[in-house]
Amino acid sequence: MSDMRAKMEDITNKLKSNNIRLSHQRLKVLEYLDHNRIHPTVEQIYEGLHDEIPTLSKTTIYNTLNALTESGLVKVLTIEDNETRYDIRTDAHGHFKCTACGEIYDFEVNMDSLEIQGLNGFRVYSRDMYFSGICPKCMEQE
Amino acid sequence: MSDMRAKMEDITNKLKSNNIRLSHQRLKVLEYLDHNRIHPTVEQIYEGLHDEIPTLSKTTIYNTLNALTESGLVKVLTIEDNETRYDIRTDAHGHFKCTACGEIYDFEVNMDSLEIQGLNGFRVYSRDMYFSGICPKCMEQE
DNA sequence: ATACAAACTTGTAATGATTACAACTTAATT
DNA sequence: AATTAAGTTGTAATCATTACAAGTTTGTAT
Repeated sequence: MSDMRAKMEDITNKLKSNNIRLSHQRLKVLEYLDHNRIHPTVEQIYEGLHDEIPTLSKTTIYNTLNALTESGLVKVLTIEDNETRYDIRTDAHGHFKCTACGEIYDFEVNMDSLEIQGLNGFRVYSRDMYFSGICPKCMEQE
Repeated sequence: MSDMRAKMEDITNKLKSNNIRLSHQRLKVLEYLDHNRIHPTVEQIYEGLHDEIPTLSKTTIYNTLNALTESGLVKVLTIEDNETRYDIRTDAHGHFKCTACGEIYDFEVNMDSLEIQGLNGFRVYSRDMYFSGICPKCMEQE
């Protein structure tokens, strides 16, 4: 179990500094992201919360995710076009997508170990790594 | 100037093995990608070729790019949602997008230098790296 | 507590990229 | 030259996302 008190404090602080209110709907979206670490799409979030909040609108989910992204509380994953995904993990890590089952796995990366050339004089703010292939589970089933 | 003869031979071979014909339109799309190394969108390709081939349809460009992607002759870049881009460079390299001017730069990467954890037992087929920040040109103008 | 203003939610409509489809055209093969 | 598979094109359909406007909630100042 994670330390919810510290987490909530962090959340409210980040939101306050961006003049964003933590409404009931937004709290539920954050809760969904925290409990379902599957890098969900808007559709998945919508389906997941629909039973609990039948009036919840997709527009609100989009609005919420955009607000949370601007506040730095969630990260956008653009692994493939046509399926924007959202990640509540905001520290540096990589993503692997299995082309067989579609699942997205996290992996740990030492970004500083990477040997690169051609970015002298560039100011780098974000570094994203997307791998793809076959996950162990799907390799077994072949 | 690149060795066009060898390149064309490589192209026709790859297409033949996939039962894909190298039509006039497809040749022009390839030529555009070769001469305009800007990781263009479909819209940019369409605009760029419209004067020369007024009858060219966007559907053909989509069809062509999908066929070339399946044959491995071009790579799809999904840096941000809502702007699929195409790259004629198919060797391993990274992409940097300047958030100020929007330009996408290539950079060289030694993929094997990367220290990662959590992918034991995974079969990795592709490794994409997307960086973003400010390019030197835009830093000057501040 | 009350009132006000700013922020939020929601449903519907608009947008924009991509794909589906069907009729017609082109190209490779016998 | 005939046949057949593949390609092209314009239009319509699809789907994710955003725009918008009306009503609702929340925080703050009085």
